[in-house]
Amino acid sequence: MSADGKRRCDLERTQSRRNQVLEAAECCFARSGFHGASIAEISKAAGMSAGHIYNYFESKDDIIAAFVQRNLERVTAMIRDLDENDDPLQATLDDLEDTVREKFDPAAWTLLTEIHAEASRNPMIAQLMQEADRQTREQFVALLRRGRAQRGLPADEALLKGRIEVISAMFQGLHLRLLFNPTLDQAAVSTALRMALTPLLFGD
Amino acid sequence: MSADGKRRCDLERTQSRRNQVLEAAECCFARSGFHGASIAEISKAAGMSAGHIYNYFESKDDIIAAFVQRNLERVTAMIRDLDENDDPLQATLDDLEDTVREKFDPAAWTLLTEIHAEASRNPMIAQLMQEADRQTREQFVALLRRGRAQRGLPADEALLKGRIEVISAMFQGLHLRLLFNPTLDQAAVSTALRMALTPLLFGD
Amino acid sequence: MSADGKRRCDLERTQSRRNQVLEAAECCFARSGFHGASIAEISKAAGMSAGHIYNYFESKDDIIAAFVQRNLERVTAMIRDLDENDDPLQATLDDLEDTVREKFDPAAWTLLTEIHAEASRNPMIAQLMQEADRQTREQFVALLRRGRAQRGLPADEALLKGRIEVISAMFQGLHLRLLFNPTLDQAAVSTALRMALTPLLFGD
Amino acid sequence: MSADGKRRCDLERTQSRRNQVLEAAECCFARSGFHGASIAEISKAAGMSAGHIYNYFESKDDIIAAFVQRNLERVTAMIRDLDENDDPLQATLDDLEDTVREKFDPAAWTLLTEIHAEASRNPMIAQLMQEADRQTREQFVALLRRGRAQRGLPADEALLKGRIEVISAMFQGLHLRLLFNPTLDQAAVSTALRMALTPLLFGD
DNA sequence: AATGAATGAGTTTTCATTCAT
DNA sequence: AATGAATGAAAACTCATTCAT
Repeated sequence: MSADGKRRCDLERTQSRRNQVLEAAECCFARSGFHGASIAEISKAAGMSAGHIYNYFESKDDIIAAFVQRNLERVTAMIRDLDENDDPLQATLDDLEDTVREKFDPAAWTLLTEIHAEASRNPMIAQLMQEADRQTREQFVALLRRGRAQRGLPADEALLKGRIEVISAMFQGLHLRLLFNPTLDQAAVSTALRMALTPLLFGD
Repeated sequence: MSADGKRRCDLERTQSRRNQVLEAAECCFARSGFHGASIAEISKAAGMSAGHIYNYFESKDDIIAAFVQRNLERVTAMIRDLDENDDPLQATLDDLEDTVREKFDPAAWTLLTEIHAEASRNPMIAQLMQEADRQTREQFVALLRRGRAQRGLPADEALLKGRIEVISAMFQGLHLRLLFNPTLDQAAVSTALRMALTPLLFGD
Repeated sequence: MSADGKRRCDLERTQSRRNQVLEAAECCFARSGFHGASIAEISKAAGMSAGHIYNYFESKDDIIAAFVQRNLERVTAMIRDLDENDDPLQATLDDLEDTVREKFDPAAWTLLTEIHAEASRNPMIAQLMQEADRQTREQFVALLRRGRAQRGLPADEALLKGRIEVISAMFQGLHLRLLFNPTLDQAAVSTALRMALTPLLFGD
Repeated sequence: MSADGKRRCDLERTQSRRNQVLEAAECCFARSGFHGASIAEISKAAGMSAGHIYNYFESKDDIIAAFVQRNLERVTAMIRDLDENDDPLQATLDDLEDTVREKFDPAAWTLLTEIHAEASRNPMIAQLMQEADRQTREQFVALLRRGRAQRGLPADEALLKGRIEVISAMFQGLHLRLLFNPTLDQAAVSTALRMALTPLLFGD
């Protein structure tokens, strides 16, 4: 039991140390990008020696992978929240202003571009993201199916999948719009988004 | 005339050399990213010594900037094409399948993520892109206004700007969807896109 | 105490490492000049990898500056010694043969020309040297004033300053003479130097 | 004769081209030092292509050697001027203020330090300078002997040589003083110099 | 567990020199 | 005679990673 407790304690400690590094890495990555940030920089931010980091991560790529993994979990959480509503379709429209407001927070997207770029050339990262996205899509399909069933609307697979992709594209594309157009008007975007979303959610 | 011819020839030669480098850089950048690709790698691909590249570009950042600039021009061209139609709004819908097909070409988007990541942390690149985007938006506003005027639809600035942002987000977000979901179905996406576009283009 | 001991030890170690580099740099600099000597050359002479040097110095310029600084301190020491005599003026004349003998040691001057050249175009080095020289001149003025006061000789500022400059010029110029004339005769030079020094030290 | 004229013309042309390069090199060398100045920089200043310079000089070191040679000739000229006076010793003292004023011109000494540094490590340059200095010393010895003979003063070889060295050291050292002390006062220096020179020129 | 000294391969960049034109 | 495109060997500097302590 003591050995067991020790082992559990060790695991927890290791997890907490890994998190300590990943949290420190966040600001370094935001500032300099995955490849611009050095282990020395990260280790200083984490309050830990550079050498010691290698007790918790195999390599820098390993840190990046863990970091990406961790951020994917945040995205997945969003859908889960929506799914807890009685009328998820209506909730999506009702929450729109809030959702858009959150998207406008730079902290939310500065690192996304970095992650996407990494996925474009690092197959391991791509796989990670694709798997997470697959799960999210499944949840989204279920949510959409339930919402449309409530209203007696058709909900065949191909139809749902196409709409989900376009809805996702709109929201993920919003981050890019902020990058391209810093003068972006939140209210005007929300209005237009609602116009585009409505037929996708409720249309035949 | 001979001196003039010489000078023009020199300028052309310089331009062609720059293009030679930029084209060679494309595959290196796609493979390793802007910062993962080394000058040595690029120079080898361009069939030119590393040192010689510096006769045509001030620095690696200069190469990246030129590369980004060059790619932006491709984007701008798309709107120009649309604008040549008599009924641009209808043309947008009619061309949709083609537009989507083009977006599905990996060559079109593998480097976009890299460019976005660069813009996220390199202010010079960000400025380049924002300026290009501003011009494109202006053209797009004009196009939309003309199309809506033909139909007697309201066309005030704020309304147009919001819709343009969402339309752009949808199309730019499509690239990300391909990254996240390689099983993406082109036909289903086109159908859903049309549904979302219709109210944005023709709605009050 | 242990932490304290550790820290002191670290500082000492760092100092000793820096000295190790500077001493190794000396022969490289003498052989190839500041800019002809490469970090690789220096690092090999110091028995240390090239990269590691950058843990102790910010840049090559930093090494040069530290090196110059270190050599300036040797110069300053000379005046301090003279100042410890009861009759500094007479001591200057009495020590003349020894002083000249020291100047004839090539180790003393091969690097001076390099330092002077560096000061001519590197403002940071120039400032370093001018500040050191200012201090030395002040000490020298004080010494001269004291010596002349003992003898009831006039000691106004302008008079002292002019003479100090000429005395300094003679001694510093001696290094150049060695460079120009390797057949230079030590005894003859000492005799002539005494002739020139006498009125400067004791004349009205 | 025509061939002869051609050859002479070619030689003159070559000489003039070499001078063109050396004159252009002067400001480059002053700005960046011998090793900091690039052939490209020099060729641009000379209004000549980099490649073409190699038709007139074997290498960069060859340019430096030619440049040093050329500058040495300027120094030698000074003594020649003094030698033309009836009473060269008195003339030396009379001209003192002018001589000092000339020395204070930065254009006169910024490159001297560079030349000295080069001589310290480049044996070919050292030899060049030593030979020039030997000639100058001989002229100076002759001048001094003549002046002292006029006055019935002793003029044995060893005595003269020692004094000449100290006189040279004073004047050459003056350049260094300017480098070390930008606040140097011209009048005070002239006065002190005269005091030191007098016994060296006229003393037994 | 934790450090940080140390390495060596790799980076961008510069430049003297050559040579086809 | 003259150009300047082209090269290749260096330069200074960075950094992921290892290892003795």
